[in-house]
Amino acid sequence: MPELPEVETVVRRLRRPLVGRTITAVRATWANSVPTGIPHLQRALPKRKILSLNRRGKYLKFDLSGGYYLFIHLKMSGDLEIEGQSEAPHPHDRTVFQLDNKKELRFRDPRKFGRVYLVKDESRVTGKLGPEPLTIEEDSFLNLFKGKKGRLKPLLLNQEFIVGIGNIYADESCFEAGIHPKRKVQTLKKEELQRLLKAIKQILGKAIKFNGSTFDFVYRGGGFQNHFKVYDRKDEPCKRCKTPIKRIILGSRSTHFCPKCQS
DNA sequence: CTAAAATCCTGGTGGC
DNA sequence: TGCCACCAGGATTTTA
Repeated sequence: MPELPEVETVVRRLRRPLVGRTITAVRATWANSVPTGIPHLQRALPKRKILSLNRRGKYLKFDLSGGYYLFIHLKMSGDLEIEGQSEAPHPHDRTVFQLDNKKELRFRDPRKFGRVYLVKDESRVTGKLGPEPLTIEEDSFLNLFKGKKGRLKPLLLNQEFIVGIGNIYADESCFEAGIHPKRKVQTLKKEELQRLLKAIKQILGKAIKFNGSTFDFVYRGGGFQNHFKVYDRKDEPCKRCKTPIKRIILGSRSTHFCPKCQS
């Protein structure tokens, strides 16, 4: 469930302790977690220095010495922890990066959806991704919708259209903009799209301030879940008008909205 | 072309 | 209390 704000929170937490460190060894226990191959990781990663750590969409991007990039996608249940090499390993540790300071970066992922990629050509991982919602200009955002069809929410979830927005923040953004998630995008007026971009930036920004949302048993984020206005609030009163929040399935995703405030 | 469904996964939940 | 079917969901792949 980690979306843009949660990944951003993880990146900010890890940047200081990781940048400048050198990877000394790699352990990995689940082959599907590493599409570019565990042996490749173990061969190519040792002695590489972490030059920088950033976020691209929902990916963590490690810039390494020697022209390599390490990408990690947390998907549903992934999390990253820095712990001492002597600390007991966790049963859900899938890939562990040993560091040159007696510590290690542990990629913990109960549901095994998360992925680790080691590449020299970063476009192999991020080549098809859409623009970043926090920095996109209004004109570019409006242009994204030219010639697009379908319902609004599935488009917002499409990472080739725009990155970083997942099920929670799509619902919250639609509510904040007062737009029904089922609206056909061709019918959206310029003024509505302007409102939508403002809503997206506001919601994502606020979620980052709260260090993201804490989800179920796995992901330890921040406190934004206490500020949800529609997500996971089926039948509860709308914070704006008291009308019960509705839950439908849209694009095979649970979708929450206020039938009165959103049209 | 679009859209929906299946796929990968496991801990939590609700029903009995 | 115990068992079990079912659900959640990001992104990709398959089917309609």
